Amino acid sequence: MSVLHPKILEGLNPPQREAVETIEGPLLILAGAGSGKTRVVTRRIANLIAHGARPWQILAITFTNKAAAEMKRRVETLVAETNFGAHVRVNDIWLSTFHSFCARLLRREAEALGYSKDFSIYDEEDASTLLKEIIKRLGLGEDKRYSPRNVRQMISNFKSQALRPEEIEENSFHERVVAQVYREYQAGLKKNSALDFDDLLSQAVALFRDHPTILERYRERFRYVLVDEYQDTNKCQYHLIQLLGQAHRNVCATGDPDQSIYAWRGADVRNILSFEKDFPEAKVVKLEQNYRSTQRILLAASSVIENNSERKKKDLWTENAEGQKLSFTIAGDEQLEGYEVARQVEQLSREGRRYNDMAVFYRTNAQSRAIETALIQAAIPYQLVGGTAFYERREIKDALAYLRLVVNTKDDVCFRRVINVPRRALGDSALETIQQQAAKNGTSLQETLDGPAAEMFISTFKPKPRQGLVQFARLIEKLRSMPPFPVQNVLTLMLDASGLRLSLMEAGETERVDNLEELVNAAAEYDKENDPAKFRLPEGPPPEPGAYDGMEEAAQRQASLSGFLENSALLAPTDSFDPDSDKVTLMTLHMAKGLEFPFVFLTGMEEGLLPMIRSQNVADPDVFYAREQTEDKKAVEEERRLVYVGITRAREKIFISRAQFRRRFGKGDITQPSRFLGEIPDKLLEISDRSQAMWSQSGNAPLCAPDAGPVIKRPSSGEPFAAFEREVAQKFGDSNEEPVRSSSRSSRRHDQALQTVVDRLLDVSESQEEPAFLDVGDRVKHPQFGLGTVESVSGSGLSAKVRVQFHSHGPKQLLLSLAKLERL
DNA sequence: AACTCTACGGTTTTT
DNA sequence: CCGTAGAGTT
Repeated sequence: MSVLHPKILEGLNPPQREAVETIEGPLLILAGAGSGKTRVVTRRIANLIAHGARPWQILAITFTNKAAAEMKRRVETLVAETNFGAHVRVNDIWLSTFHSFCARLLRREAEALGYSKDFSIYDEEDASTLLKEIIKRLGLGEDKRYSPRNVRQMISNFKSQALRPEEIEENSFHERVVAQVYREYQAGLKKNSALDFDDLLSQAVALFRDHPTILERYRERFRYVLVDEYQDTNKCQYHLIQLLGQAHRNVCATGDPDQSIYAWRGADVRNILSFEKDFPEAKVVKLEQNYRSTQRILLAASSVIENNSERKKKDLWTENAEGQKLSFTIAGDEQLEGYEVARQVEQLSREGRRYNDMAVFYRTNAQSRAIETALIQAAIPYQLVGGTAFYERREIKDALAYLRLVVNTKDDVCFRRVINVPRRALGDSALETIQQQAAKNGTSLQETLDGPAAEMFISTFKPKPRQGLVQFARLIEKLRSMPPFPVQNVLTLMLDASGLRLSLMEAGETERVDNLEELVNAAAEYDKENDPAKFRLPEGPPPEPGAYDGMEEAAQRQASLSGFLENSALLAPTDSFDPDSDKVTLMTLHMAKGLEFPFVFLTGMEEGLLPMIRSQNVADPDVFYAREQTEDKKAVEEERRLVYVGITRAREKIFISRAQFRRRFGKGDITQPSRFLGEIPDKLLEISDRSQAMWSQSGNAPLCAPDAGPVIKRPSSGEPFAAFEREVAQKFGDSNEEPVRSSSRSSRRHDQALQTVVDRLLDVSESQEEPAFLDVGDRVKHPQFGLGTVESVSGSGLSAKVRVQFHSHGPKQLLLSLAKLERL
C-alpha cells in the first residue's frame, strides 16, 4: 500500500476528512451548498488510488459535461501531486456524464442489444421527426393528445422510469394507443439504428437486466462507483447504480435534497432519501459548513428553504463575514427591471469589480430579452447561456446529418433531412419513389443508392432529380471512403462537395456560414484533443491483468468521425459557458446549479413567475382544487428549492428584483410580489422602490421619484424611438462603440437583439434627415416594381410597413425603412 | 418545387 | 407578442 500523501487530507474539516477517508463500503455525502463537495469527491478519488485502487476500477458519474471536465481536471492535478509519480493514468478512470457513460457502454456491447456500434443518437428534434411519421402512419394526426410533443413526453416518462412498451398498463383505449405508438417508435429507432437520449439510459439498464454475464463483467470491473447530484437521478439512473453497485457495495453518492430541481423531468428525490435503506450499512456524512457565502446570504437562503415541509433539517453555517444586506429593487416593468440590473452592474464595475463576477438569473429564458436590451444599451458585455444550442441550429444539424449518414447508413431521418439540402430537385415525389424502393428491397433509404443495383434504380428518375441523386450518392460514397480521422478533413470536404456552404453563401446567410465555420473549428479542436498518439498503449504486456482494458477501444472510438458525432450529440447549451471571459452571465436558475458568483441578480421575483404557475385546468374548479391540494404544493416546494439554489450561488451580495408590471405572451399584467420574498427576514433586506424612476414603457403614467435621477420622457407611440434610445444610452454611460459581441456560437436571439438595437441607434441620423412618411393614396415609385399607390400604412418607426398596389407588379407589402420608395 | 400566409401554442430542460 | 410548422398557392 502506498504512503498517504499529506496533501490528500490537507485543509479538510472533520466531516470532509471522514468522507475522504472512507474507502470501502457505501457512503452518502449530504453536501450543503458551498460546502466543498467537489473538493471532497476529488480528494477521495485520489485517496482511493493512493490506497491501491486502480484507475480503471473507478466509475465516477456526473450530470453535466462541465462537472465531468472540472472533476477530471482536478483529479489529474491531485493525482499528479499525491501519488508520488506512480504509474497512474487518470484517463483510465471512467469519469463522465450518465449519458456519455451509457453511450460508451452501449457501443461496446451493442451486439447484445441487436444494434450496430455505429448507432445514431437522436436529439429531441430527430425523435419528433420519427414520431411524426409514426403518428401519421397510425392515423392519429388529428388528435391533439397524440401530438409529437405530447407523445414524446409520455414516452420519455416511461423510459426514465425504465418501463418498456410491454410493461405499460393498457387498461384504457388511450393507454393502448400510447403503448402502440411507443412500440412503433422503438421499432422505428431500431430500424434506423438509433437511440434517443432516454434510450442511452434505459437501454443500458435493459442490457444489464437481460445479460447477467455482461453485468457481472462490469460489476467486477467497477469496484468503486461515485455519483454526483444524486438527488437528481431518475428511476433509470437509480437502477443503473443499483445494478452496478449492489455487488461490491462501494457506492458513494453525493447530493443535496434541497437542491432537487428536476422532479418535473422524472428526477426522484426519494432515491437519495432512501440510500440508507438500499445500503443499510452505509456511512452518512453531512457537510454543513459553507465556505462560499456571507452569513446574511446563508441566513436568507435558510429562511426560505425552511418553509418546505417535506424536508430533512440541515444546519448550514459559515465562519465567513456577515456581509452586506440583500438588495431588493422594485422596478416599473420588465424593461426597467433590466435597466436597474444594468445600473447596479455599472455601479459594481465602477467599484472595480469584474463583469464575470456577476450573474443574472431568471426563471424563464424569455425574461432574458429585457435584460439583454438594457445591458446592450449600457454597453455591458454579457454572455447568454442556454437558449438555442449551437448544435441545434439548422445548418449545424444539416451538416452533422450528412456525417451521421456516412457513419450510419440506416439512418432514414438523416437521409430525409439532407437529401434535398441544398436543393437537388428531390422533393416529395422523388422521396416517395425512394421510399417504395427501400420498402421493396427491405433496405434503408440510403441503401437504395448504394451498390450495383442502385444505378438501374437511379436511371428511372427524370433528368433533374436523377442528376441530384447521382451527385448525392457520389458524395456519400466519397465521404465513406475517406479516413474517418482527422474529422476536420471529412467535414470540410462535405461542406464544399455538398454545396451546403455555397448555397448558404449565395442566399446571403452569412451568420449560418459563420456557424459552419465554427463547426469546422470545433472539429479541429476535437482532432487535436483526440490525437491517437495520446491513446497509444505502452510497449510490452500490461503491468497487470485488465490494466489496458478499454484503452484500445477508447482510442479507436475517439479518433473517428463517430466519436466526434457522439460528442456533439451529448453537448448541452450550458457547455458554452465560459467563466473566464469578462462578461456578465445570464442564465436560468436551473442552469445555475453547481456554479458560484460573487454577485448574483435574482430577477422576476413575482407570483406566477417564481413560483411559476401554470394556468391550465383553471376552468375546471374541481381539477383546480385537486391540484391545489396535492400536486401544487410539491410544485411550489420545488420552486422554493430553485430560489434556494439561486441565493446560495452568491458569495458576496444578492440583488433581488421584481417588476410591478410584466408582459407575458403579449399580454401584460400587474404582478404580485413572490411569496418567497416574504420568507426572507426584513432585517436582511434593503428595499429600494425604483418603480417610479422613469416613464413606464406603456407611456401613460408620469411618475418621478425624487432620488431617481433625471426623468426620461418616453415619446408617445408612433414617434421614432431615437431620442429616447439616445437619452437612455447617455444615462447609462453613452457609448458609440459597438457593444462587445460574444462569439458566433452564442444564441441567435442574442445577436438579433443586439442587431436591433445597433440598427436603431445607427438609424437615428438617417431618419432625422429623411423622414420617409407616407400616407394612404400617395403615389410612389420603386426601383424594381415601378409606379404604384399606397393602400395602407401599418406599424411605426423601423417596423412600419406599407402596402402598395403596383401598376405592373400587383400588391406588395414593404418595410418602409428598407424599401427604396420615392414619393411622387 | 418553392414561395407566402395563417394558425397555433408557448415553463424550467443537466443529456 | 413571437416563432414556426404546415397548409395553401403559383
